[in-house]
Amino acid sequence: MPKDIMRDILPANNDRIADRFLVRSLICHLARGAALTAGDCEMLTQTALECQRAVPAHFDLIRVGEKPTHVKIVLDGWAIRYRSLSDGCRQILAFLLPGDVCADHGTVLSHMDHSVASLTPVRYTRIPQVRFDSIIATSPRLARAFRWAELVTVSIQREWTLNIGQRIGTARIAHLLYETVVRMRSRGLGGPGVWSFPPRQSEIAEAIGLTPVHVNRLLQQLRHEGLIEWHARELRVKDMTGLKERAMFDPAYLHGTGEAPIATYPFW
Amino acid sequence: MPKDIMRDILPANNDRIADRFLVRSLICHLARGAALTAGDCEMLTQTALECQRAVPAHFDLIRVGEKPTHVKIVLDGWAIRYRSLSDGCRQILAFLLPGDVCADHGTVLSHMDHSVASLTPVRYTRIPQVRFDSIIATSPRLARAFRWAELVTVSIQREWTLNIGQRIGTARIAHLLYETVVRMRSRGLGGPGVWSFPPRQSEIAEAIGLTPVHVNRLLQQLRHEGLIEWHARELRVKDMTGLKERAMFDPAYLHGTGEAPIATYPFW
DNA sequence: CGGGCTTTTGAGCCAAATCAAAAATAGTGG
DNA sequence: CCACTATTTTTGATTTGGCTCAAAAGCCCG
Repeated sequence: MPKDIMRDILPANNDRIADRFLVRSLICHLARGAALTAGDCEMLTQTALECQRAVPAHFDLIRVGEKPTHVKIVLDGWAIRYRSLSDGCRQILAFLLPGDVCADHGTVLSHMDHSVASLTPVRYTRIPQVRFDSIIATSPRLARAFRWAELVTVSIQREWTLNIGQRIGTARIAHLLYETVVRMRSRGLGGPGVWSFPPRQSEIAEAIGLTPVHVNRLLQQLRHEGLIEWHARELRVKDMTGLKERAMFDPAYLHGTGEAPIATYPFW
Repeated sequence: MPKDIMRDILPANNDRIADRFLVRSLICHLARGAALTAGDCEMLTQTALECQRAVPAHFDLIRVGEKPTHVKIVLDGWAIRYRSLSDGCRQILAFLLPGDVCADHGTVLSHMDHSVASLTPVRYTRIPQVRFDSIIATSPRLARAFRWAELVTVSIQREWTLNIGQRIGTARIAHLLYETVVRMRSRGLGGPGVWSFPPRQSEIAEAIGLTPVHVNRLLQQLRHEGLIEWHARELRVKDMTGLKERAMFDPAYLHGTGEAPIATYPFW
């Protein structure tokens, strides 16, 4: 949304600013993993914008079984990582926000073991593996930042296993909401108190291993407790502390993503 | 067990053979990820044996929060990766078999986001990070193999999320058993049809997000269906195909670990 | 303003949890 | 090698969180 506004209110020759806005979440996210230089950001921004793509909502960016050839990174919009059972049941394994790397298996694995689909219209960058490798080889800081991002992703995956395996319904939903909000905040998205939240209740259900009907009732509980409000794809957290407690949330697993957003971004 | 037998029946100066036996599962596992040379195996074996350690059962090898300084690899015995909730509930995130790398966060993360504990008495190797880095730098094949092993571990973590989130009780247990048996087979451990299986029912429960009592009843179901037998820490799979179907098991996510064991190991 | 989603509500049911105790096993020390 | 504990497994009875099925109410958008 912000970038569209900028595109509209700025004269055409200021597209460069809108472009930079598009990679903001990515830089913002990576900057937590390593101290990037101006040159690092420049190189990455350049490549990301050059390799830009766009897809509508509910479109597969990566399909299970296919050979990985590009590193794909969400720039704008939401996507999901998922895997399905032979009986059709789908588990959403992660919500991918702007700045999230879809997959970087490199050339080590011969096929993808999961799929990635857009939840909203998505703009992403699709960097050829060799080009990505050369960026990594050029900048040890970017290498470290991407490695950090990958390790955080895996840590989150483990937390989801814990979430689904051990937390009861309300805590499970609360945890998903709180984690997502924290991740958005750390990238300078939305807030304070209000965030765009495109998933349907049925998608929440697929993410936490419950049925849509039950998710609906649990959300009502959280609403009646005065913790959240949620209308028109917009999540309003009325009591961050309460939600955090309800979720039994411990930010350590996010490795720094949990803290407040970096106030001044490296290069604007 | 085999290695102890070997230690007993072989003259003392044949320790070298027993030692090699100790790293067999590791080499066997890594060899699936890349074509290792004799030199690779030699270097890794050397280092692994040199940095060898042993701990009794129920001992923490890695504790959440501590700074990672070594790459630890299970050589013999079983361990678990786990994370706990503030209310004390523990989720077992993985069963670590001989050949499994406990964690290789390198120096990118400042603290561990999970713990690893032995389930049985465990022999492991504890390679200092710098030494590990130099091995990786020396052999691109070992680098690739370790990277492969890491990606498979992550893929398994995702499958566990799917397992707990979407499969019903019996399928959930069946999947855990089948996956574990396949992983053991691929490392030349146990079989055919019988495997050492040290976890208690309560630990199975902690791994799949059910209560011990319910796990007990589900196991009885699988037994009465003639799929498995399980006595005295020994799992006997009576109907591999049946168990696989019950589990809705698709080996793709194991990236080759699912196939039969490599018949002739690289260097014995 | 009518037709597809999505959310909400209701009623009945079932898988899994809880609580509690007995039976079986595995250790441990004498 | 056996008695004595402690742990683990098993069984039973009861409760409950979450599922299923089904339909109504809102929404969104052309």
